[in-house]
Amino acid sequence: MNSKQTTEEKIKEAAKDIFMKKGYSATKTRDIAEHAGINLALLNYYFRSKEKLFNQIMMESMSSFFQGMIMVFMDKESDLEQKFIKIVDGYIEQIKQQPDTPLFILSEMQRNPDEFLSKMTKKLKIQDTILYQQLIAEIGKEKLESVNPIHFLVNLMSMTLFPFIAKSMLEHIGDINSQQFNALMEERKMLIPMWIKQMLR
Amino acid sequence: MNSKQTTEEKIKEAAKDIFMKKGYSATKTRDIAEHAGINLALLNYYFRSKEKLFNQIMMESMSSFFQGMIMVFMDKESDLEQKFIKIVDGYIEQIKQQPDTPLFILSEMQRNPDEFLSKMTKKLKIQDTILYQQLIAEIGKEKLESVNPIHFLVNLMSMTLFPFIAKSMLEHIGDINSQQFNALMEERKMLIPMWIKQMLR
DNA sequence: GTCTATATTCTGATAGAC
DNA sequence: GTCTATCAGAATATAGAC
Repeated sequence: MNSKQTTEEKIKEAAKDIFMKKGYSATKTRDIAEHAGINLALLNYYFRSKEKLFNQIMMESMSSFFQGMIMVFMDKESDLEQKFIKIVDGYIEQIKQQPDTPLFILSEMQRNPDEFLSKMTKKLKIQDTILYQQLIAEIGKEKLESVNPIHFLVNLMSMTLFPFIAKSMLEHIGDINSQQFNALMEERKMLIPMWIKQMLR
Repeated sequence: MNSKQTTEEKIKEAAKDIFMKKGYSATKTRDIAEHAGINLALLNYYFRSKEKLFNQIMMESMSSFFQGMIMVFMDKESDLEQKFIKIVDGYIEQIKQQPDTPLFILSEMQRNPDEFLSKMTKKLKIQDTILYQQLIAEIGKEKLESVNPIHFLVNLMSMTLFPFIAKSMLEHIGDINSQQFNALMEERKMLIPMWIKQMLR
């Protein structure tokens, strides 16, 4: 199964693992080569440079990270509650497989804001989404005038993503292990949409 | 005013700025020296090494980050709602001055989990705090059996800290500038405690 | 395509003059 | 205390054989 991978795939997989864990600067190309079970020269043969390899992985990570979100945000069939559930469930399920993704993306964005932000999120303005329209339609008139609807979407993302970002800290101060952490996140799949609905009332 | 600083203070301030923005590995000692307006050799004269300088700054950042929190968590005078307000208000006010702090601390923890986690948070187990006791006292019996109280504290931290961590992304997709972002965070000082209270009911 | 050996650049740290 | 010049090691990238 591992042997079915092409060399290029092996390098990319190793690179992804290490870049995600340590970030761009702390990652050594020698480390990647070693973990991929190949020689350092081969890495440059396939990807020309560390930075090009990184950019490829970064772009793919951001794509899969935003892709799902955009589709749900723009879906015309589902109602507001269904969208909440899809977003929370989708992210938790996806990130459980790669828990380092959110911190990785946000850290590297911070390191080099222009590079990535402009490329990926130019298309997505919250205010232009179906989700946003459905949201303001749902909120009561009086509440709409006193509270910016953005807050609720920020809450949705915060409660879903932050636990992964602070995972190691939470496990320490909450005195739980990795398994218990995952169980908590599993519970949150139902809880977060419920809490958000509650806030809108 | 800038000239009243000692050389040591100038180096530390420059180091803090750059470490916070770029993290340990992406920071060059030459960069720090330049921003401090001194020579590279002088940095080593005062701090011996990049790592020692970093550790000093990291420790101070974590102290001021957790210090306030621990005190509120253990305060016997205030009730639950007052604690919520103090925590949210305190953090937002503090981090508005240094918006990079949360992402910096969480990134570097990820980079080197043992180094910092064990030192700083060993004392603080959530379940041993007054806040936690007050929380389970407040939650209805039926709810207490179905929902782990940790969730509410996770929500409190998530809604408070995550916006700063995702600041640049939020400003992009929310189509707002830095000033508007701060205004939103100002609003959240009142909103977050209210939302949490609502969840407990 | 893959490797070994090597060139090149970068970066943290020190020696030594002032 | 502060600087210039320099070293030593690390890390990226390439040359060239197989």
